Amino acid sequence: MPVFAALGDDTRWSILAALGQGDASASGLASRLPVSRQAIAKHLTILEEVGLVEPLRVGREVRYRVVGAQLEATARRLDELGFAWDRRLAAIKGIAERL
Amino acid sequence: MPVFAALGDDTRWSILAALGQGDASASGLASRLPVSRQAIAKHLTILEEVGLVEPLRVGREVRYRVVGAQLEATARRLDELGFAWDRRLAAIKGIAERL
DNA sequence: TCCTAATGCAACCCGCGAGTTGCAGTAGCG
DNA sequence: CGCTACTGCAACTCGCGGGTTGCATTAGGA
Repeated sequence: MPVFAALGDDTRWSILAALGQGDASASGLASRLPVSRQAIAKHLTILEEVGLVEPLRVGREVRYRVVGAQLEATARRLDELGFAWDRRLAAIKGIAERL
Repeated sequence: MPVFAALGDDTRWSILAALGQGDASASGLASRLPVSRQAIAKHLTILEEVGLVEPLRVGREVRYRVVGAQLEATARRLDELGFAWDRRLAAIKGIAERL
């Protein structure tokens, strides 16, 4: 699940939060965050690979935008998984009580 | 978000999947997975710290159980976040179109 | 068209996390 | 009550990921 690995880093959350207040380029983000532009560029590549962010060229810069749909899709998968586990646990508990 | 860091590792997913088929101890998991017992113990500690798993002593062994509720809670937070981002993007787009 | 500012690429450092081995301790089962 | 098996702790290796610096390149704006 590479999307969780992507969400596991604090710096990437900072980037996502910054992008949540409006699209921005790597350079723009670097001026607001305490890391270099290249580090941010790497993070943006990772975020793009898992679909959490998408690039769009504006003039001579590359702006990035958060893709909320990807977060929702991930949330849905997590929820189903948790639900399935709960059902299974309930089933096991039921079987145990029946013995 | 330490819970995402916890979910970012493949081995931990293997452990969660194995636990999904019934509670098990570190030793029991080690016999099924291609890693040592100590490695699994470390992973179980991490999973326990973020509330994805809970220990319960059974005889002389410590069995672990998946906590589905934690997954659902995480899913809910993710979903709200994605939703908020979508709303914000829609608002920004609306403002831009109005100019 | 020129010059600036933005991106892209490459090499490098470093710390942390995943994994291993070894050993000590301890709690139950028989 | 003794032995076995399971857990806990410690030390160590190693590869990867996050971060940096430096340079080349290129695309626009004035």
